Amino acid sequence: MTTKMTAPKRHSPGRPRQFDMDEMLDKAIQVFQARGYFSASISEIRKATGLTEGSLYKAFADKKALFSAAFERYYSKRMTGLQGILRADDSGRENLLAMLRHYANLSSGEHGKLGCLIVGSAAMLSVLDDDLSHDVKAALQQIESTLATLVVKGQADGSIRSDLDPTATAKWLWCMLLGMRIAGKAGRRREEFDQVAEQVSALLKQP
Amino acid sequence: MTTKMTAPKRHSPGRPRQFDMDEMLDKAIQVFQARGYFSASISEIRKATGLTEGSLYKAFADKKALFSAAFERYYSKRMTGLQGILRADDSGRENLLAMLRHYANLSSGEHGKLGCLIVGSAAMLSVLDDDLSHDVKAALQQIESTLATLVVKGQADGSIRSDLDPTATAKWLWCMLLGMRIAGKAGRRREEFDQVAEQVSALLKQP
DNA sequence: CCAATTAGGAAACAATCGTTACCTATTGAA
DNA sequence: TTCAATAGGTAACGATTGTTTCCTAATTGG
Repeated sequence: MTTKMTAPKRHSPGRPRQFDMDEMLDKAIQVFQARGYFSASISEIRKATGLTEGSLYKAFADKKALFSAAFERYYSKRMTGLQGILRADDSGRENLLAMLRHYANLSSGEHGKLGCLIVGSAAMLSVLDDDLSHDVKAALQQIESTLATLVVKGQADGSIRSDLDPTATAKWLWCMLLGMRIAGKAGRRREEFDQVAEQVSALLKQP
Repeated sequence: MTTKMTAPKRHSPGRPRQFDMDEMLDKAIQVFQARGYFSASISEIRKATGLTEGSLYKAFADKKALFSAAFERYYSKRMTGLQGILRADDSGRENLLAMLRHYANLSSGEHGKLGCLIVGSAAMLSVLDDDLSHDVKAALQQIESTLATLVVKGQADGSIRSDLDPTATAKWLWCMLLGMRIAGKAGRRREEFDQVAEQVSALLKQP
């Protein structure tokens, strides 16, 4: 293991960056969420972040690299948020219900209208280049895998019906979550999605 | 009732249109499906349809009017296709299964990669103007209403579990269908979605 | 102090955007 | 045949696109 000195906060040579990268990426994420990769313009990102084109292109090689960084941060934040609500000592069905409620929260109200960067990017998969396409597909796959893990866990601990094929079950739950994020763009109330979460959870319950 | 003479095929004054409007709209639909309203350019539509800007702007006031016509045709075709598979003498659950299979077909393979114009437009709802936004929301609502009708029918004829709240059931089915169209953009196999259709139908069955 | 290095910002780049002006071509009516 | 009306096509419009150039500002290492 190498010695890592993070305390004194050494600078690289040259003028230090004068903006916070994460704050700036969060602003860029909002633009990409609303308009998608292609129709989000650098000009809009400049207005949203307060940075000029010069600074943006010093920090990123091109628009694709900027989007890639924004996407990675969005994905990372979402995955962290998800792991935060999945308590290991809860049953599989309780975990699943928590995840459904989490998506109900994300999809409703003003936050829901903003939309999901992953789902929005998935809608453009047929015209994204191979690199971005790969990242988007990987993110989608991760969500499906998470659901599959929870279904298997629930069947193992007896909280989820054992007669269901776990792969197919995870697949339709996955589609439903993706669809909730689309439905949320139309501006739905929280209660509508909460009812969805409760009923779906009840359907999976071991009778 | 006014006398309507459609047989002799009267022309309006002036040079008649030299392209088939429906064929041209179908080409435009494909461009809008792949790229969405904003990033689909008139230049791409020109290449796809073979028409020049002059002809396009003779037929439509602007890009918005062109998209509006394309969207209306897409929506109309989808609704017609849907009504064609919903046989009135089948049970509610059989109707629902047919609808799920229909979406499985639409979402899989190369057709699935093209994507759904309604779902793709829904992903841009936060930046569409009020007119287009209204049309997209109406189309989404119609799908949800169709599902709600089938659930109520199924509960009335005893083919669907009577203990389920029909509104909530229709809602999660709706989300799942929207999500299938997103998932389909990643290029999924037909069998994956067919399993989804079968299992969801089985879950709703009156025990 | 002086290089070396990197960030910030303004202005300009060619390319493309949606749209229009203007011309020719084709029809119905007189 | 001639007029009015509409479609098709070309070329251009100003605006905006993503990107680059060039200059200044701020920092580290000597």
